[in-house]
Amino acid sequence: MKFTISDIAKMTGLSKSTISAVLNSRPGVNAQTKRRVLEVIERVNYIPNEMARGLSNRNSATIGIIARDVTNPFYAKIFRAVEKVADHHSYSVLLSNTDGDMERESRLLKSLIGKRVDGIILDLNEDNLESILELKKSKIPFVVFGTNGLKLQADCVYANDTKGAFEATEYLIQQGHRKIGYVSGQKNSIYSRHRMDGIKDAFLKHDIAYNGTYMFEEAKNLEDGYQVGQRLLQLQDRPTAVIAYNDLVAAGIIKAFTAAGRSIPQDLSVVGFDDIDMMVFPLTTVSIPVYEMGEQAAMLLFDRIHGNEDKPYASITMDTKLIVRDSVRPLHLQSNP
Amino acid sequence: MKFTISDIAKMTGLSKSTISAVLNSRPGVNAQTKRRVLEVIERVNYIPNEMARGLSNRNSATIGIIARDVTNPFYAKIFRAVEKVADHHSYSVLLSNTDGDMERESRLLKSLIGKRVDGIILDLNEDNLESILELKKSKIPFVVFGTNGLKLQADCVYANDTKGAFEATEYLIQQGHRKIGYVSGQKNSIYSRHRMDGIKDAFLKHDIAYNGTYMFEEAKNLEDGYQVGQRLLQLQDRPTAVIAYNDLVAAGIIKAFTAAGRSIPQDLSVVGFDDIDMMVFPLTTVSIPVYEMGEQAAMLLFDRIHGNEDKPYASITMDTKLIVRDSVRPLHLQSNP
DNA sequence: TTGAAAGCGCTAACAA
DNA sequence: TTGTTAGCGCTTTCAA
Repeated sequence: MKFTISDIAKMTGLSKSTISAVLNSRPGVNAQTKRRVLEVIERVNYIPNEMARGLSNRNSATIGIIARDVTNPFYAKIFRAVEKVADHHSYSVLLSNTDGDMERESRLLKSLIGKRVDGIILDLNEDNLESILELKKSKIPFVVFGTNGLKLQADCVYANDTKGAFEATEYLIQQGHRKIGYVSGQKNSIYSRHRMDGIKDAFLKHDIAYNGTYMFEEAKNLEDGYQVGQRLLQLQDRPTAVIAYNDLVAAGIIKAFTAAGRSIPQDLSVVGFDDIDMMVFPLTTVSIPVYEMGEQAAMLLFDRIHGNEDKPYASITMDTKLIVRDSVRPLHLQSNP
Repeated sequence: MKFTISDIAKMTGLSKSTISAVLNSRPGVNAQTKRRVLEVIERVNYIPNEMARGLSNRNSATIGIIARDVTNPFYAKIFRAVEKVADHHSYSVLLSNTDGDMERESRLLKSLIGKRVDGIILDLNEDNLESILELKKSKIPFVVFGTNGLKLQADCVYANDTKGAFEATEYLIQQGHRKIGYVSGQKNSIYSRHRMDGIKDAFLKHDIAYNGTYMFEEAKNLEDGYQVGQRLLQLQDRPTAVIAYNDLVAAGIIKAFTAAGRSIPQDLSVVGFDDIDMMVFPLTTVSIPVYEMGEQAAMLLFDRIHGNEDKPYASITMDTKLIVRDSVRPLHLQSNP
């Protein structure tokens, strides 16, 4: 904070450019002088101003990540994955949470652009096209999370949610369930929409009618799930099984049932999404390789940052996996499914 | 990315300083010209370069937070709290995780100083004094998390861990437990040490001998807890109750017991710390007002950033609260404790 | 091998 | 009310 490159120049009797050269370990500096400079730097504890450096270099050595809520282990894991590869490139990362609010999304994005971050990883509302367009205009490399970005002309990585939901639904059907509900996430969540698609696909294939009274909306966290659980408890005609938008929502439902003296899966079968590891309840869930997704996204991003500006856009799909534990009750035994 | 303030100046036929004046809504600009400028800015989608602005202003409009692991809801909540007040001041926040590694702590701190962040909130190893000293020299405002920073001459906010642990231990004793274990966190975690202190205090008061074989170390997350759980299962002389460093560790222990066909609290009583809300198991735990702690830390920090540089250091203690649920088994009924 | 000077995009006196 | 100018702390030609 106190010293500048000029100070170091004066103290060593050299010029700024020489100091700069040793700071950036450029060749062509006498070993002697180099040592001298380094020594002074060390002694006075000089740390170069990255803002000045960035202004000159037109790079900030930081990337931004816009997520919905780090409080959800899903996003926390992504963050850690991104941080790991960022760290590897000596980058810092700015984190912003939107809670799915579009207005915040735009605002935070603008802020990141203002900061001239070198890249952005984002998980936006499906229909926040305006922000994406603004981002494109800014020429800042970015990768879109959890949605197919090809139509946006962008790199993207996402899980095969539709397939995952399809498999989960088929599993429920195999276990004898017909009255199957879905507790969806936020309206503009593309994940949630894809999961709903998968469920409907399975319904179609197995001739099950879609029943709107089994469907719940706008549940993204534990509290929301708890409320849905309470509503489920009130229901006259209750689904026998429910697929929750994510594990947190599932946990909320389970909590509500437990609190009411009911138990899972005796009174309701529940399937989650994400397979977050801090779930102690033996929840059957669709596992998503979230850490790997974060890594992939970050790698894609740094690929763009260093180098190929005009490489064709990549679209990475990760497969999900149904983890069968103990939250689904078999409704009947059947010999030939 | 494309336009600079000079571009806007040219396009409007005005000077840079006038543009700057309207950008910073400084008074003394003709309403007419102001409108004209704003219009052009809007039209070409000009977003000022915050690095240049920061270089000139010697501020970055960003703060940094150094935590152990956002994957732990404890830190995630803190982050959200800090983010909220930062956002309120139009600040962004850089997040770095250390996993408790001192070398990383120093490195990340240096990086934040290099970026000239306007303030830092940190949760470091108890004995990483070197980093704190370096930070002090940098003159960047900071607040220390979870430890008493008065001896460091710094603002700090922390929970009364010792008291919390004391109460938890006394509760166990009241329930008839005598063989009480502690699964501690990382060696350099001041929280963990304080919790141990509280436990020992209770032991002293109630004449219970400290038994090293009931003590476990270096457990910070669910996996660690799981392993401790497995070791507990092997133990010949097992404690009847265990206090876990945090809820994640408690969850791991519970998971291990459940996996082995044992159950909580029948086979082991468990008390956690933090009261993270995504715990569906009815865990008795010491609740910590973590969100409030984050808010307080952030408010302290912004207080320093804007204004009083030489206000006396504040030390904010938050009280914990034992939340009794259903993970402790009463060993006997006693009329007079 | 080192230094001088211009420039990165903005702010802030001071002048006009 | 607006413009001129110097400067923030660094990098980077180009000369020496």
